[in-house]
Amino acid sequence: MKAAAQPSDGKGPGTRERILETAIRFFTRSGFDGTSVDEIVTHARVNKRMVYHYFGSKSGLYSAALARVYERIAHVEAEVFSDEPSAGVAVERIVTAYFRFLQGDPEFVSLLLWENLQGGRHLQSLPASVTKAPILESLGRVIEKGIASGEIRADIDKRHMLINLMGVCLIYFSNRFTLSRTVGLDLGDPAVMEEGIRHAVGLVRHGFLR
Amino acid sequence: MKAAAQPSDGKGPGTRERILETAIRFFTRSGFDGTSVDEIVTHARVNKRMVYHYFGSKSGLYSAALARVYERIAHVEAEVFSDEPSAGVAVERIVTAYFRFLQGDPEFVSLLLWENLQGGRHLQSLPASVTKAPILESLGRVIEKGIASGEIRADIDKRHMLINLMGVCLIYFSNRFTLSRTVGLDLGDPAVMEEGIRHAVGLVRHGFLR
Amino acid sequence: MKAAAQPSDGKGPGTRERILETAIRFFTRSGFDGTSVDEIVTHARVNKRMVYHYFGSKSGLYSAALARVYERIAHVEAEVFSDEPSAGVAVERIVTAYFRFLQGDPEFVSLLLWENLQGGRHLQSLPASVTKAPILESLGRVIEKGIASGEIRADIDKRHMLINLMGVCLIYFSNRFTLSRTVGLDLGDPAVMEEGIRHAVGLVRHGFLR
Amino acid sequence: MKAAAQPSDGKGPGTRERILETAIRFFTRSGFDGTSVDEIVTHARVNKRMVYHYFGSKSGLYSAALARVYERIAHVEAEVFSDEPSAGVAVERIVTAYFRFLQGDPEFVSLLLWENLQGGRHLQSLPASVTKAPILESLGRVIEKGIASGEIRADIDKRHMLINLMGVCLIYFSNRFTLSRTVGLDLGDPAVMEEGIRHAVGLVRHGFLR
DNA sequence: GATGAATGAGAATTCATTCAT
DNA sequence: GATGAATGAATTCTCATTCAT
Repeated sequence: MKAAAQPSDGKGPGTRERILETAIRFFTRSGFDGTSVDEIVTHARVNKRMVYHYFGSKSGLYSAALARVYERIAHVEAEVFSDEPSAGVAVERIVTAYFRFLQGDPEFVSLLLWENLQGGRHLQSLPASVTKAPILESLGRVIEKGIASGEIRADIDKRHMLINLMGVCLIYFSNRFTLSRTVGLDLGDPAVMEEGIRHAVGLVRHGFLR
Repeated sequence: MKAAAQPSDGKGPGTRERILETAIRFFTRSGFDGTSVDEIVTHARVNKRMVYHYFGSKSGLYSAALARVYERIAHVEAEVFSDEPSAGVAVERIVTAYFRFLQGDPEFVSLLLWENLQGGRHLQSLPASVTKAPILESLGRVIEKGIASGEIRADIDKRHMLINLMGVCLIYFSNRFTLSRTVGLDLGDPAVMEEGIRHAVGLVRHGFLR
Repeated sequence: MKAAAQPSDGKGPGTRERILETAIRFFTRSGFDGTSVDEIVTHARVNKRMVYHYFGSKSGLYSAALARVYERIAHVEAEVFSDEPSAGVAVERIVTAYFRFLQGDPEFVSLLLWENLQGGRHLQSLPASVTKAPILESLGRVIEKGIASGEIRADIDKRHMLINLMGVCLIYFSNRFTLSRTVGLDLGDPAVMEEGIRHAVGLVRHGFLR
Repeated sequence: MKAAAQPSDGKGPGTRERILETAIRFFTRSGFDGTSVDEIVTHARVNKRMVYHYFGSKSGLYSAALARVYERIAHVEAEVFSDEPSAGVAVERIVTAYFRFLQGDPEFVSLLLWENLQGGRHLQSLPASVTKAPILESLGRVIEKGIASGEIRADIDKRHMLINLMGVCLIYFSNRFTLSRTVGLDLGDPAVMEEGIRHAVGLVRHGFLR
């Protein structure tokens, strides 16, 4: 049970949890190099030594943070296909769900981007089960059925399709500041974002379905 | 003319240029916080004081680096619409050009992503002329004509369309490491990338055109 | 009896003994300041608290280590004069025995040297019985008889003689690395060491005997 | 000339020199691991960064300290054979000179011992010219002549002889605290030390000469 | 335009030791 | 006898920036 390590005696989250939550907050804001361990432990109100006790190193802590945010999208993806939707419904639903998720979880967006910019060095310590998309398999089944029924284009690969779906959503967040200037729209404005969803849904609906 | 600052006296790039090129290399690799001024001046073989002489601060240097890589995509975009292509040709051509450009210029990809993650703080010192996409206007004309001729869907907004186009391309680079694990494909593999282009082109052709 | 502290229940050395042996190993290698308690407990596979339970402090542990290695030379010295040798035999035998002992017990050499370099601060907690050389008394008798019989020089003091004997041996170990460079011989080479024994024996035989 | 690096403008020793002198003092007292860079810079009244500027690392500083004390014994050895003494004079003179030198320069004694205990790791960065004993060659000539004249024993090797000479002296300093207890003499007492010299001189005179 | 020396604050990590259980 | 969590101070080393020349 290991209950001793995180004593749930009503005093709020344990030391380990407090470190992890604070780390996610700061890594999101400033990235790995821009965040100091001191900053984390000060705001988490724990002793610095505990970071090394529980996570081994600052890198270990970042890996743990990554793993934690990966859990969140896994939850979202698990719910998208709770029923067995038709291809048309599924495609639209995925885009909408991704948009809403990314919008509501800047930590996921940033932590993964920082990680990619650093060459994916912390990913290695994560098991495949954490980074795998649970949705990939069910999307595969939707595509197969859709192709069989003629509802979906025949030359669709589930992996690239998933990348496409994520791509049309993610860019609104990953490149929010540069794109706002490039196209002359404030991508931080909710109204603009709603229009973005509409536009993206239009693209994928026409783009993948017949 | 700035001739004095970059004396082309046959001795290779001048001090200012050497600093800038080296900075781009290191900022790309390690970001703003992960790169030290020492590192840059050592590899550029210049005196540290020169960074402050030419760029004022480390931040100023990052802004200059950003401006420099922005020039590169401007060149690409300028060429995409050298003639007056039909909507179908244009859409396909943009995606292909973006893909090729991002593939060949990791510095552009990374510098912009780091910048977005940091909240776009260095963008402010760049003039709009640098960050504006020259392609936006010509794309607007293509869309107008396409809608008029029925070749293109009527509810298309040029700005969101440009974001969509960029989105389906960029994600292959911005999230290369995480997505490789998520979908089980090595996005660094050129063959995979070619398939990605094909897939993206398929999406936008069907998605935007009738 | 201390039987409780070292339960010989067939499960190998007890906690106290494991700590002590590991500590000797690490103190030998890296000295007092260069060795961390963490290092010791990790390699001894015991809980850190046990160090304080059994030895009070890191210093107490060092004192215990020192006492333990002192036991070893006491054993050797006890055997050198098991019979009643003549002065000539005795002198030669001591040098040889010291050489062999120092060669075979680097822990003795190092722990004592570290201690001297630190000003002998841990010696204070050791009883005189531990640090006294049992050989001194018997060497005194050999000298007395030798002087009486004219076999040994008359102006010999047993204490300085013992220091001289130890000195010609110890330096091969205490200054092995620096001397190897200084005289251009690898003092770690067994053949060089044998020549060293021969040379030292020659010196003391001619130096102390008539 | 590099005068700029150590401006001798009458303000006392330069930064580099002050660091080095202070480092020797503290390394002598507490060894490499027992001395902190902070301690050194505080007492040298210099900025910590300067240690890394001038010496690269704490290890580099230790190497520099070693090199510096090696210079001192080189000076002593150079003077021992200023004339061309007979074997008898030479042997006695070396022992006396070593004793006096070691007595007057605890920094040499300790720095070399610490270094040997650490496995000679800093020696590697020192050129042979620093660690070589200038006396070895002249001692060799003395031995050759002495053997030829029958003044000295025939089976003497200059390298082991030098080690023997150093050995009978050094131990009074290297093992001062432990030996004081072992033989029951205070080796820190000048009178005891004088008796030690007398005794050692007696040993080597009879031991090497006929 | 260019240089090497210098700075104080802050970086990640480890220290010996003690706590409650 | 034994444990894992916790601590505050100290560890080596690096940071961006400025100084005098």
